[in-house]
Amino acid sequence: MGHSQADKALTRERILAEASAQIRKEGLESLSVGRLMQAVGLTHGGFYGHFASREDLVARALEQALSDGAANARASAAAGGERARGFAGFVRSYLSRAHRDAPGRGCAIGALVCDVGRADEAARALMAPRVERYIETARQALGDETEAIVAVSAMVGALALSRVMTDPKRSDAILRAVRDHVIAMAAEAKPLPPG
Amino acid sequence: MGHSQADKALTRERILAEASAQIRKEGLESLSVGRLMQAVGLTHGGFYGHFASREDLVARALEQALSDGAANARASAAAGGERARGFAGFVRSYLSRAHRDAPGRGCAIGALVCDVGRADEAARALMAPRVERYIETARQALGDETEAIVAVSAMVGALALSRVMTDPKRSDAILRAVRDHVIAMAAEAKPLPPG
DNA sequence: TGTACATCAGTGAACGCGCGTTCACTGATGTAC
DNA sequence: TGTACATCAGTGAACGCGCGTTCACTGATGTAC
Repeated sequence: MGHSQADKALTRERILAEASAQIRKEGLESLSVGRLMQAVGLTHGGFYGHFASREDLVARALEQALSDGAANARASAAAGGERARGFAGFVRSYLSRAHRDAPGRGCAIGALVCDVGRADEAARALMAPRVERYIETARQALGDETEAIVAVSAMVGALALSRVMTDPKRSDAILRAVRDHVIAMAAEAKPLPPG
Repeated sequence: MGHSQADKALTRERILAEASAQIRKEGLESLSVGRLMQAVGLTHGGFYGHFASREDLVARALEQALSDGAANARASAAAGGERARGFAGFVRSYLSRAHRDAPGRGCAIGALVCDVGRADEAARALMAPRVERYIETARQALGDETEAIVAVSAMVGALALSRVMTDPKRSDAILRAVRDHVIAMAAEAKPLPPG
């Protein structure tokens, strides 16, 4: 392994990518410095060359998870056939079984709303603007902020609830119900939204 | 303090009540045997006279939190003026600032969906039937299961998201938008829902 | 009613363990000559 | 081009700490006589 600044930055990225996945899979509290470094193939001592503390790591990992989730959403909505594009495509991929079953690669808001809701203001200040952007995206498709808030709340709630249900059919039913409802809201929306 | 079986049962209830509040405020992972017993005014050693292990405690505390939350919801909907009663009253109290600001006394589903969603099947099996009952309550008011699922998802999502927002106005806006939307859904519902 | 004893809820010292963090080190790389 | 040295990303032993758990104990209560 090299010793250039570029190499170090790459290692930091690998650590953050793993941490970002781990917090979405296991929650903010479960993140452990030792296990994280081991998962990346390094020893725990090197950690402090990259981060000031575990607390610092958690904040950076949350940022990363929020970006990853948003990037994945954009990628999913852009890829696939015609019907997968646009807002309806985004809703379909957000409320898919694939997304439900792979929280480590999915939306950080859906995976961590509860964790962040009880975290300190610093953590909440990282997620809040992402929620706002998400609402704004929905508002552009639905033409109305109130409807956008309802759609975002329902989507985040449905994803989280679908991960709780032990009966796969009921889990699917939750995803399907909200998916169809939000897509219908979009179909009924006025073509040119204000502001 | 006494030494009768009734006294012991009372102590167990006090421990569970505190644990139930703590997990809703701080999450399942943050529950600590030592801190819990201290909060109840006992020493940690006595804990194992009441529970087999921390794991057992977490399961019992989750049950308790789910019951507490449901009982509180029923009490809130039953109390207050006429306008606070019925499904609309329930929605109003669920999406109130008071509920948002007191997670330790509030709905365990809203506080812990994410935590339970990534927990083992045993924990998910405790919450899932509560979600079903919640959907059934909404179905009786809305006359349609799909709409009920959308309403429940939106309410759970809105409560969790409102706790993330750092701007109080935006937090309030989320509660208000979903509250008005769900109450409107109920007002438009057919009077006599099918079986 | 009063005394002696058994019960057992709760105490607190002790345990092994994994955690976050520190630090003297190593050895591969980039640089100077 | 080849050698000597400085750099510094990553190593791994060591730390103090709080965790979950165990267990010999204590002392207030309920029971037997």
